[in-house]
Amino acid sequence: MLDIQLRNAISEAFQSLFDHSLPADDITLQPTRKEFAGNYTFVVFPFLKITKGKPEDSGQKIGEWIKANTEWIKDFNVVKGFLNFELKDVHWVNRLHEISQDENYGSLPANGEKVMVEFSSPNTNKPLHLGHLRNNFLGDATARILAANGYEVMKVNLVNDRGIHICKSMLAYQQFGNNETPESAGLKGDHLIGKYYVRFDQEYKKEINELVESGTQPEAAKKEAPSILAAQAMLQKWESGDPETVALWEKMNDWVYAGFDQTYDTMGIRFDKMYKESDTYLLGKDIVEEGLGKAVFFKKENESVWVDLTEEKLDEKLVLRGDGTAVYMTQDMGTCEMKHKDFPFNKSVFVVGNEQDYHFKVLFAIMKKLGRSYAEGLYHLSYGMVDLPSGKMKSREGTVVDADDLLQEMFDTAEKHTRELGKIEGMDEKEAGALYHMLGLGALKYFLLKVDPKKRMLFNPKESIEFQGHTGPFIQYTHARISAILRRANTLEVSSVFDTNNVTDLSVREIDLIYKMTEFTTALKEAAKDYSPAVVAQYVYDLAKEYNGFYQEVPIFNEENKDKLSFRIALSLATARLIRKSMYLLGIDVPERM
RNA sequence: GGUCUACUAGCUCAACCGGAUAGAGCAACUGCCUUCUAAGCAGUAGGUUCCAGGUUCGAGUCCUGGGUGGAUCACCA
Repeated sequence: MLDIQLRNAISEAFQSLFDHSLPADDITLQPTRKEFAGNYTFVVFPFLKITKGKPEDSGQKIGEWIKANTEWIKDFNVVKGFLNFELKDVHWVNRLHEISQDENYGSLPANGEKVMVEFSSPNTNKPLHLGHLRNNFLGDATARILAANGYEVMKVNLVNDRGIHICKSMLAYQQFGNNETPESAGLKGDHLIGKYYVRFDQEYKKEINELVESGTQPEAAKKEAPSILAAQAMLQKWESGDPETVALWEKMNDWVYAGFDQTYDTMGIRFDKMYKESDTYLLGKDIVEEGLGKAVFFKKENESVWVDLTEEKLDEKLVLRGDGTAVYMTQDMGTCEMKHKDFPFNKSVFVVGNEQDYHFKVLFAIMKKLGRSYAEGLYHLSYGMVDLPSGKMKSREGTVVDADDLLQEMFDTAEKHTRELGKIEGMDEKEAGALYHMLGLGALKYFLLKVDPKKRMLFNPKESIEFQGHTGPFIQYTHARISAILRRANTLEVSSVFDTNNVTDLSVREIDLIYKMTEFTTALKEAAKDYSPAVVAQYVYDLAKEYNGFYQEVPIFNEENKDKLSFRIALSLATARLIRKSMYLLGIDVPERM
């Protein structure tokens, strides 16, 4: 890497000029701002105590030393305390040569560490919605980014398939279902179940209203309504293994899973392992015992078990009910332990919305107190909610954006745009269909991934469907464009191998483009460190934009530039490859033509 | 009320753990399709980075106080 060479040179300059040992690792370089000449900038302000001089003089001295003692500085300049280095063309040419010749450029070697990424985690009582999409795309992209950083990655999905909410849809189906099936209803399984979940809520509300009208207090009515009592009874039956209840539960679950599978398939998302809460909800009780033994937990009068986290400013938290049944925290402690047994990870990432920040703080603090070796590696990838222009999504008010509907809308819009632009001539129906899918999904994924995961974001349907500007399709388009050039180069038998000695006089555009390419690895590492696909999204957009500028500058197949032809083809080839790699990290496919 | 979190152009978002004149996209306006794909390119306009103090060579970024929005504080999951 060039910047490492430069950092080493600065380190040597400090040794030689100021007799001071400054490790290259402590030196940071930044891209030179466009208004100034240069590629890399070294800020000298922090080192004035060492140089014992004015910022300008110190910069000048360092610059002169490096120019004199290395071969690859074309020039340097000092503005205030900013030392800007301009590198000779030949070094950019060499960089491109490396990048374009190395198929695996930017890949990082295996680091021997294992990381588990848990995401999606749907409820089996309703279809996936917009919030799940952000979760799924984020989890999938994060897993890809970690894998590209050398981790062995395991993607898991913990399905919430039991509990009172599941019984609600079961009950409504029993009462009003008339043996309806997904086939007979013409609905995906998850949507069919969702329908009955809504149905339950309608009945329940009706009953509450009737009770209130007949003089019951609203709070009491909520607890006394026949529907909710029936649902609670059903949950007990389920927990005691009543065959009829379990059979219904299994039948309805099969429908839901079939529906989910279809949606995951459409999104291009797969898991290495599925965990079901019905298998894990009893776990964690031995950990409670262990915690009591270690005096990490304590009992209150009514036998309920608590953990005191006031030192961590997290207050006291219940870990087991007085009647000995498990709560969410009990379960999660158990699941944590089981996951680690299944796959002895160094890191475990939980992709869960930020409304559960407190829960995970507590969970991680407990695991630390219990002395779990893996506790340090637990990470809550806490993402912000997705808001709609109309406000928050509320299932009761019908303002939920359904995942399947949204995906279909994206595909339809992609088709409409593509047809309007007349881009499908020469494509058969299958190819065109695949393209609509690629573009629609790419637009949606990019839209949701380009925002910092931690931040709450606004989902404006109109903008998400946009195919121009800072969007997935813009990047896909750039790739298709480059592909066209590479096809032409192929027919003209122009090689992408060039003589590094014969290429000179690079344009600013060309240097900027190569510079951008060298930042791929940096972006990849940073994305893994921050668990933020948004870093990659921003990177690939910048790269594509830079290429488009270069593309516009001068025709690549131009007689006057014949000596540069191979160089330019190599530039295109390398850009296309890096776009493909980056988009792969986001889980977005990229077309050869569009 | 306690805790956490956000606030940047009309709108949606950036700003590489403190660096130069805060950047993109959308929307608005001006140019560019007879040359490799115009889903593109070039340009104009748009800012008291919520407010007030502080820290220092230097603050959107760090500290203190305040304002506004959101989340969370269940023997729910």
